[in-house]
Amino acid sequence: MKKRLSISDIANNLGVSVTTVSFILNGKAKEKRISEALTKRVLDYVKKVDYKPNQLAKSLRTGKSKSIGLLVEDISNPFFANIADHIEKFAYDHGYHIIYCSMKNDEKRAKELIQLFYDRQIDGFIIAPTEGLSDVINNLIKSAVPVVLFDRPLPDVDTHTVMTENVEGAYQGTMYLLEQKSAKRIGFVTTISTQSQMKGRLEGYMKAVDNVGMDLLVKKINPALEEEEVVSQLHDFISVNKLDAILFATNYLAINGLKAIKEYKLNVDKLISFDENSAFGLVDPPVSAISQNIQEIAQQVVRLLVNQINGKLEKNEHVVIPCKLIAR
Amino acid sequence: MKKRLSISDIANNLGVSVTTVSFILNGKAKEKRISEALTKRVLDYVKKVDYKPNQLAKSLRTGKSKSIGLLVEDISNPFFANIADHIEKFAYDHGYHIIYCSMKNDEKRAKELIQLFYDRQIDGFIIAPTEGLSDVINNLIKSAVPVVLFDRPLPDVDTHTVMTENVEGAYQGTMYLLEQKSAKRIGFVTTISTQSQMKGRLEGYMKAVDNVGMDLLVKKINPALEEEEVVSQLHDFISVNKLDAILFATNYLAINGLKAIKEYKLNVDKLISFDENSAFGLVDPPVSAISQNIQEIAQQVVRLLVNQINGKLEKNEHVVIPCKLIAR
DNA sequence: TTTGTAAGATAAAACCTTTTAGCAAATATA
DNA sequence: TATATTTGCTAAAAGGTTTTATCTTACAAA
Repeated sequence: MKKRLSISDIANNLGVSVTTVSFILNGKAKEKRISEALTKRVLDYVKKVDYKPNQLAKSLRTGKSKSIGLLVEDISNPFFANIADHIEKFAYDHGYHIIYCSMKNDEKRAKELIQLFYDRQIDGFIIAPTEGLSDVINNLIKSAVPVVLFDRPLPDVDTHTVMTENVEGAYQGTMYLLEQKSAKRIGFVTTISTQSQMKGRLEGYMKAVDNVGMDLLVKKINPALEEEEVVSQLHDFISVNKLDAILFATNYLAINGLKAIKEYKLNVDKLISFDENSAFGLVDPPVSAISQNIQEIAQQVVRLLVNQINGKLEKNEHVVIPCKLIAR
Repeated sequence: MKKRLSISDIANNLGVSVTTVSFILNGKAKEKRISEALTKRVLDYVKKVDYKPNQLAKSLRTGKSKSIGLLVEDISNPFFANIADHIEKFAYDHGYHIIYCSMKNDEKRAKELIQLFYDRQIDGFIIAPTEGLSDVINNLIKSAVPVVLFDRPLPDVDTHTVMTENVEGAYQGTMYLLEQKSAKRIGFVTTISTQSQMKGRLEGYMKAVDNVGMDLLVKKINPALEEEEVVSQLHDFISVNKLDAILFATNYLAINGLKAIKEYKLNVDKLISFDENSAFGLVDPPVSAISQNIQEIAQQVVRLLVNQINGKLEKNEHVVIPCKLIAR
C-alpha cells in the first residue's frame, strides 16, 4: 500500500503544530481556544487533501475502537443473518461498527475468535453462545469487557441477556396445533442440545400437551449427523408415532422434516416451526411459524451493550421479547 | 476494561529488555542469538501470565493487520452467506481474519464501509461490487490496496476477478428446460440491474432459445419493489405469456416466482434457478438449480488476494469457474 | 599484547494518534 | 505601572509494538 498522509504531514504543510490539528479535527477547537481563522484553514486543507486519521493509532491511544464483535453459531442461518443485519444498523446509529463471525459449533475456533477480537480492542461483545464457552466469556467479564448474550443464556455466566419468550411461544404454537380438530398426536422435534432456549421450547410444548392430557411425543436430533440420517430419523419418528401435527424447535429442523415428509410421502396435517424460512409459505402442507421479533431483539441487544460501554448500566438486565404466531 | 499486560511489563518482571522479549515472541530468538536458556525463561513466563500482544500496536508498527475486508450485497442471501463461510475458512488457513459487511444496495453506506476498513489498515478487500462503486474501488487500487472482485466485475475497474461461467450456466439451464418435451414457452426472469453476471445469464438464455427458434420471453424485475408487487408482476408475466418453463436469474427471484405460482395456482411444468435454496427440493414443481461452485470460488478468491498481498502476482488474473446443473 | 569476531543482549527510534501541561503575547485589572 | 488573566497555540509524553543500530563481554587469532 502507498504511504498515507499522517497528522504531522498536515501540521507541517500548514506550519502549525500536530496538537492544533488534532484538537480541531476532534471538534475541540472552541474549547481549546483555537482561532476561527486557523480552524477553518486546517479544516479546508484536510478536506482538500482528503486526510483520514489512522484509526489504529487512534484506538491505540484512546483504548476505544468503536467496534463491536458479534459472534453467532452460523451466519448462514436466516435467523442469525437477519438479526446481524439489524444489529449492524442499530449499532451504526450509535457510531459503532460490527465485525461478525460464525463459530460453526467449533469450540476451539470460537475461543480463538473471542481472543482475536479482544486483542483488537473491541469495545464489547454480542454473543449467541454455544455450550462450552462459559469460561472464556467469564474471562471477558472478569476483565470488565462489556458482554451481552442473546438467543440463549449460559447457566453459569452472569451478564446482560436478551431472550425470546421461548416457553410461551412454544406453548402458543402447540395450542395452535391443538385447536385444529384433526390434531390428536402432536410431535415435538428438537435437538439433543441442552441450550436453554431449546429447553424452554420443550417446556412450552409439554405444558400445552399436558393441558389436554395428550401423549408427549418428542424427538431429539443430533445436528452433527448427516442430513440424510436426520431425514431418515425424522421419517421414523413421524411414521412410527403416526403424528398428525408437529412443532419444530428451529427452522433448520423444519426444513429436514419437510424433506422427510416429501421424500416418504408422509401425511401430516399441520406443521409449525420456531423462526421463519422463505420455504414455509411455499410447501404443502405450509409451515406456520413462531416468529421471533428480530428487530426488537436487535434493538435491545445494542441498547444494552452501548449503555454498558458507556458505564450507564449498574446491574445486569434481562430482557425478554415476546414472539408472534404466523398462522398458515 | 481492565489494564492489560504489555510487553514492557513482561520485560520488567523478567529483568530483560523489551527488544529481547519481542524477538523471542516473534520467533527470531535463534536468528538474533538469544540464548536458549533465556528464550525458554521468557516463553515460560509469557505462557504463565497468558500475555497476548496488543494487535493494534503491532499493526500500527508493521502496517499489516492480517485481516481482510469482505463486502457483499446481502449476507442474508444464502449464496453470499455460504461463500462468506468458505472464504473465512480459507483465509484463516493463510493466517488471515475476515471482517465482513453487507452493503444492502446502499451506495453511501458501501463507500463509508470501504473507507472504514481502509482506515483500519485492512490488508486487502474481497468485494462483490454493486454498481456505482467503481470510483471508490479504483481509489483503493490507486493506493495500491489489494482488491479481488467476485460474482461480478465492474466494467471500468481493472483488477483480479473470480467469476462464474454465467453464460454457459444459463445456456445449459435453458437447454435442460428445452429437453423437456412439454416446454414450448420458456421464460427468463432477471432483475433490471445491469450487473454483468445478470447480462451473462440473459445472454446464455438467449443463445439457447435462439438455437431452437423459440420466442424470447424475458421479465426484468426491480428488486427495490415490495414483495407483493414483485409477486404480482411475476404472476402477470407467467399467465399472460402462458409459460410452461422458467429460468430464474437468482434464487431470490425464484422464491418470489414460487409464491406467484402457489398463490395464483398457476401451472408451470419446469423451473430452474441460478443458485440453490433449501426450499427448491421441497416445493411443487421442484426447482432445479444451476449451482455455482462456491467452494472453488472462495478458494480462488482467497488465493488471488493473498498472493497479491504478498506481491506474488504480476498481472491481473481473471478466473472463471464452471457451474453444475442440479436436476430435480 | 593487540586485534578481530562472535555471542548475547539492549537503547532508542519509529508507527500515528490524543492529551497534559505549559509557554508567550495580548489584554484586563488594580 | 505592575500584576493578573485570557488568548492562542504547542512540546512532549503516552499508548504498545517492531526493528535498527549499537554496546559489552568473551574468546580466538595474530
